[in-house]
Amino acid sequence: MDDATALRSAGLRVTAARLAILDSVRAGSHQDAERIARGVRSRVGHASTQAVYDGLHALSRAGLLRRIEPAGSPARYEVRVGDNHHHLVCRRCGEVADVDCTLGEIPCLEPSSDRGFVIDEAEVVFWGVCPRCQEEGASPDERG
Amino acid sequence: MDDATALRSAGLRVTAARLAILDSVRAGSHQDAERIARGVRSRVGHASTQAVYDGLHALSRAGLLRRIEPAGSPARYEVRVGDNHHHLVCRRCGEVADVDCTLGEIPCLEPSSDRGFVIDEAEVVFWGVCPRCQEEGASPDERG
DNA sequence: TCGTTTTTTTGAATAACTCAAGATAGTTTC
DNA sequence: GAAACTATCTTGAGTTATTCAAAAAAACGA
Repeated sequence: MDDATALRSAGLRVTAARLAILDSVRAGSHQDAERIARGVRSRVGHASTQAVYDGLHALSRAGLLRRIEPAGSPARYEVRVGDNHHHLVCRRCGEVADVDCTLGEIPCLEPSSDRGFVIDEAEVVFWGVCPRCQEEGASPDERG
Repeated sequence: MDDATALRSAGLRVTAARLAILDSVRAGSHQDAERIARGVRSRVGHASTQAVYDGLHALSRAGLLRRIEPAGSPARYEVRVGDNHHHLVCRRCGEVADVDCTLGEIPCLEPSSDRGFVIDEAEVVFWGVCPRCQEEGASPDERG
């Protein structure tokens, strides 16, 4: 299914801005709204920041994009939706990488007690330091 | 160990504001900075917002408080530190509840691939709807 | 092609913090 | 206990990421 069809079947209109958003998000990795806006502009010439925010909301609501918000960084978006994957986040530079879930199908979806909550999602974030920052951290002139 | 001693052994000075912060955080459940500031003021009469932010940072850095930032709500703080517990977050009202980790000691700390990251923490958030919001959602006049 | 409804633009507003400089007050030292 | 040192607090401004609102423009079904 192409993007236009996906938009339509989600009840959304097909606009240049939204196609460009999907395209931009797909081209990068866990980008934030500003970076996506730049990608959109490079594709369609002009788009207001607000249109990008609105589009990102609409597409997330429709399930065409997934929004993640790691502590300390602005919201980021990805096209990989519907599977149960999690994220590695670098404490130093904020870089985000995907990881499949370790534990089978609907894994972490079983807390020891749900305290009466009706749970629909288990979100897992692995915090650490990415390979690049490890190298930089090892060089003397970067040390605090 | 009382709070004053804990502060001192963390290399921090003992001030009325910081004692009040610890006290306030302990008294509530996963409160945000503004709510904590109110608690502090009710205890010591006056404290600037900035002093509360600074105190919360210092205490978190020192390991006396834990900071969590669920997507969509401001940072929240708790005194339960050092154990490996996770959180239930209500999608509707933002309420946060603690849950012990399901899977043993250092549980989810094993992603299927670490992609070269050096991981120090696995954060798990269970998203759902809290008991109170379930009731409200069930009543006709709340329905959308 | 018309009309309806969604989307986009423009411009302002907000929440939640952060930054900076000087005043104040813990703590250590004598 | 007083002085000195430096962490903490106050005050006030600044920032980032995002939301709100109203009018203009563009999709799409009829």
